[in-house]
This record gives sequence, structure tokens and C-alpha cells, in this order.
Amino acid sequence: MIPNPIGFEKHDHSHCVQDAVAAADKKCRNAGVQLTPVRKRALEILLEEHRALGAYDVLARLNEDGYGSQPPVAYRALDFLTKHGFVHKIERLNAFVACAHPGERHTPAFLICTECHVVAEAETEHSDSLMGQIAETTGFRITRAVLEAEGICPNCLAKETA
Amino acid sequence: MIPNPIGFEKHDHSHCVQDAVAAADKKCRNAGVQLTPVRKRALEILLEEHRALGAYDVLARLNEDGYGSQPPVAYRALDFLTKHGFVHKIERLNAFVACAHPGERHTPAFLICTECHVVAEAETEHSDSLMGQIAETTGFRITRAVLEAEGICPNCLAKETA
DNA sequence: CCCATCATGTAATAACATAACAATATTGAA
DNA sequence: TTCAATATTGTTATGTTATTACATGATGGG
Ligand SMILES: [Zn+2]
Ligand SMILES: [Zn+2]
Ligand SMILES: [Zn+2]
Ligand SMILES: [Zn+2]
Repeated sequence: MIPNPIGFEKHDHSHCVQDAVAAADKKCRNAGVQLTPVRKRALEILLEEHRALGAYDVLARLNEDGYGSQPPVAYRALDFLTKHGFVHKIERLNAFVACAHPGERHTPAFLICTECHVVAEAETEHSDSLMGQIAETTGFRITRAVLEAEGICPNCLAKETA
Repeated sequence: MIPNPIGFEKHDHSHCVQDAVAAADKKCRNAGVQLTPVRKRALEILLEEHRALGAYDVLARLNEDGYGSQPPVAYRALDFLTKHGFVHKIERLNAFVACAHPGERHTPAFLICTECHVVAEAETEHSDSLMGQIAETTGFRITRAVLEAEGICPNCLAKETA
């Protein structure tokens, strides 16, 4: 069964940021870790986009808001958010994107549009994924899977035709 | 059907480098492009390993052999080899590995051991891959797929147990 | 020969990421 | 409360990966 990725269709953006931050905050308290102001702000910055931002982009925006100006400020916040599953790193882009399916345990797969730079996240079942099957046949124990596809999104394809 | 990745078992290494270079050379002539000395040497360097090398590692070895010392020397050779399918970039590692299945058109999937750093390449059918299915359901046109799994290879798992 | 194309080389810089250390805040015993 | 351990934020400096720009030399067709 193939999950239905989101990200290509328009949607009401105003509340999803607040909701996601609130959910993250709750999850952090349950886990006994702190969603501090910088970390929260970094998450908000990524949630405001449906594309991946580089660490230095995030850093610049954090600095505008009065936080530090040096790379570790951004990298530490992003490390925290990534470690706790609120943010994913897109290896192909050396950039970060807010998780579109927070809460659930998942192995994310990404569709990256090279035209409009939107990044859509699809959920996958780790066990029935291709990598999982390969790992099974070879006895390889997977720690982390990177599944990223580059190409042209439906919106941009439509524009090309027009 | 899941292809059987290689790379975890020992094998005779002496001839596979020459064979692969010869095959690449032939393919280049057919395509009307040149496998020049630097490019050939870069390919050999990668073929001598079953792990990924960073561009600067390749650069250092090229320089030892009398080629230029500046980054573009390595990046250009690697770009050429990647473009023509003789080498793949491992995004997770920002590093390059010789293709283990040259000749055939394929969407490579990689298993990266975080212990011994071996990188195994499995062939996948683009169409029946997870990414392919996701793309189909969403109308996304895939240009390139990045499929990389990090974990522990069977050899290293065996050592842990011992 | 002349010109276009490709290939190689260098210098300079951009982009991405971490190490090391100082200062402050939080937490949780004693 | 007091104190020590831990966590957080900040800075400086450095390391690592990658590209831009430009000069030089080779190749090949007209
Ligand atoms: Zn996610
Ligand atoms: Zn697009
Ligand atoms: Zn390959
Ligand atoms: Zn291993």
C-alpha cells in the first residue's frame, strides 16, 4: 500500500504552524526534553516553508530574531529537532525540512521538485520498503534510510504543458 | 524480486579494476566521449576500494600521480564519471563510489556500513521501486532517485556477536 | 591555417559543518 | 538552601565540501 504524499496541493497554512509547534512542545515535555525558544523558533521557520532550508538560511532568520549569529546556533537547534523527529535532513540538498507526519514513527521518503523546489514527504512502512527488503536478504541491519527523489512535481509539469 | 547486492563478501580484486576500466573505455568510445587519463585514473582509484571516497581523497591521489592539485581537477573527473554512470555519488557521505553494476541501466540503492565503511550497491527496478510507486500515485516525474541505507553490515554484525 | 570545442590547470571564494571553550541557566541531590 | 552536575547558548576558530572565473593547451572540422 502506497501512502499519499502531501505537499503539492494548496492548503490553509495559517494554523498548521501553531498546531505543529504545540504538538512538538507537548511531545518534548513528555520526553523530558526542552523545546527552548531558539529550537521552537527554528521549527517555526521550517514549518513556514514547504521546502528545505539550508542551515545558514535558518541561522540568518534566527539572528534576525535576536539569537546568535554563528553556525552552531543553527546546527544545534536543527540537530535537536532532527534527533527528535520534528525535522528531517534532505541529504541531496544539504538542507532541512519540517516533518509533515510528526508523531508517528516513520521512514520518510521525499520528492524534491527541481523547478519550484517544493519538498513533499511521503510516509513509508519501513518493513515493506524496498530498502527493508534488500536489507533482509543480505542480513544488513538498517539504522537509517535515505529515500529522496528529484524530479518535476505535478504542478510544474502542468505549467510546462500550458 | 530483490536483486542480490554484492560487496559484503570477499572476492578476487585484481582483475575487476582492469575489466571495469576496459568496459568504461569501450562505452565512452561508443558514446563519442573521451575517457582521458585523469578520468581513467579517477575511476581506477574508486574501483580499488569498496567504499566511498571524498573528492578531496581522490584529488590527493590524482595529485600523487602528477595531476593537478586543485579541487576542480577531482570534481570534473568525478562529474564526468557520474554523468556517464561509472560512478555514483553517495549523498549521505558526500563521497563517491565506483558503480558495481556498470553497463545496465539502473537505479542504484546503497547499503552503507557505519562500522567498516563498506558500501554495497544493489540494483533496483526503477518501476517497481518504492519511489517509483509513490511518484506514480502523485504524478511526480522522477529524474533521479537517492536510495541509501546506513547500518551494520553482516560481517560487522558477526564480529559483534563473537 | 582558423576557429570552435573540449580538456586541464590555477587562484579565489563560496557553502556547509564541527571543534573548542566561556558563560549562564536548570536540575536535582545533600 | 547550597552545591555540583548537566544542559543550553554563545563566540572564535577551523575544517570540509564544492563552485566560479579565468588562462592555457589539445583536438578536429572547415
Ligand atoms: Zn517525517
Ligand atoms: Zn514544482
Ligand atoms: Zn551502479
Ligand atoms: Zn561493516
